[in-house]
Amino acid sequence: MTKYTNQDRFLIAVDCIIFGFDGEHLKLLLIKRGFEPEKDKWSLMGGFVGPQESLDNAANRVLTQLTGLEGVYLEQIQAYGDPLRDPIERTFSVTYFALIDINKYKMQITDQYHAEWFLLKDAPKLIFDHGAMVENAKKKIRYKAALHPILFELLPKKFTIPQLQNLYEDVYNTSIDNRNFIRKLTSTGLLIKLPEKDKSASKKGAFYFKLDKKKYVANFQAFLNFIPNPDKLISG
Amino acid sequence: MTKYTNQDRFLIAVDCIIFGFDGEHLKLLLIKRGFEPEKDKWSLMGGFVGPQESLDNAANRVLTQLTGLEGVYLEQIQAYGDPLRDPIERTFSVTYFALIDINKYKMQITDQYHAEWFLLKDAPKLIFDHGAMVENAKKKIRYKAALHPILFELLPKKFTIPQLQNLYEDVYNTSIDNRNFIRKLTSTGLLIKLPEKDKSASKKGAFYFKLDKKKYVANFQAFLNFIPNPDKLISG
DNA sequence: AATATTAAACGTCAAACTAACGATTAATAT
DNA sequence: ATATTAATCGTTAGTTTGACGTTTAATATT
Repeated sequence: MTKYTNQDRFLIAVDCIIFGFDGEHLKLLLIKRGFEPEKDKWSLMGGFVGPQESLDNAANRVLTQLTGLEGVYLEQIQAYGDPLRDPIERTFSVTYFALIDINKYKMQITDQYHAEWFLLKDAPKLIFDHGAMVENAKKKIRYKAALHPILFELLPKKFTIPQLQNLYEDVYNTSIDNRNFIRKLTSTGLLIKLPEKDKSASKKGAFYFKLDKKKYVANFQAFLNFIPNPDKLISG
Repeated sequence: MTKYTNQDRFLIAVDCIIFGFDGEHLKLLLIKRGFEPEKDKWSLMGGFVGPQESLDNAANRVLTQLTGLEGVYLEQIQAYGDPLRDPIERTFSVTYFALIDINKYKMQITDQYHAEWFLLKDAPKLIFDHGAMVENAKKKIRYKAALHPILFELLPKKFTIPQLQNLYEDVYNTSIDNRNFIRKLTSTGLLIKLPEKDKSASKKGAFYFKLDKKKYVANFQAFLNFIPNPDKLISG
């Protein structure tokens, strides 16, 4: 009794939908695929799962390979298993989304992967079912961020209110009343105001804030409602 | 170029967390595993994914095998891939939850699988990581049902308000004020009152209702809030 | 020195929603 | 006649929502 008999075995990959924010727009990190089929076409960063790796391990490895970053926020989205999704050989893929601060991404432009940041709307056509994976990831991040404070993962440790509001506005492609936004934010108690200001983006400068880690963890699972009328915005 | 070289291939299974409701309690359908390892231990119903099957196909097949039902509500939850989760051979598993009306489950007691309904709290210890899978499925169903009207899938076509309220109370292990519940329900416009009554559960009898299918579909993705203070109840 | 620009700190207000609870009527098995 | 469950009407205080008004602060630009 060492193996299951008469069963087929398949390749298993992970693919990462890597979201980044630069203070203004939400972006997507894509690579030019390095091998056949579809060599040099735009693709999600992915990789086959190795024999000793868990799915989470594989996703983290793939992400670190591309970005040099560790400890990034990573969450499993969904498994894809259409028999024909990869024309060469049947391959299952488990998708993850990653949230990173673009300014942390300083990968050497040795650039084994020819990675590039794209605005969500300007993203090129992707190989296989990667386009559908990205659409799904966008829905997921919107859904989750309407209820949980995950978007902070896209910001540096110190961030300003205008940055945060830009982020929410970009994710939901909407405009938010600044006074209501601040009121809702402060009511969460999640933010700690710092004495310093960011003067790069405006004349007056905007105060930096940081997350109250304890409250962040405590409130993470709570149902919040950061976004007015998310039901009108979300369609998946 | 017919295959990817130098990569390992693995078994892939689907496992179904089958929830059922009998008008009083939410239950879980488990089977006695029919083969080694862990033969005759309680387990989720699952099966290996075949070479021509998508994941959804495989989950539907497995569900039909066990229950004889087709067209059941089935939703992918998550992929599990710990290298040691199956001691015989590395096997990935993609979990699905199914929602069915227990009274529809009339599988012949030929009972190839020795299936049995368990109250959620009375469920036995399960093989491998199936216990964790069930816990996760419980969180998922609570989360989803707080925002989307999925629990109707657990009821017969004709159901009564008391049945529906029992269901919500059982899923969230809470008690709900009947007057507020009805008000919230009717405000969704999802229910159509039928002239008949169910007299099996009470002396007065309770009117049957059916779903307004069109409104059901239209409202399915909306963020609702069926449950007071779900943030106090949900912890995953 | 005046101006333009952005940040942010107050506030107002009507409408909607929430949760908790009161009272009453209806149907029927016992 | 009584007990039980279903269902329909409330009420009410408190909170949340979204829309919008006003004012002050800081500073780079002119």
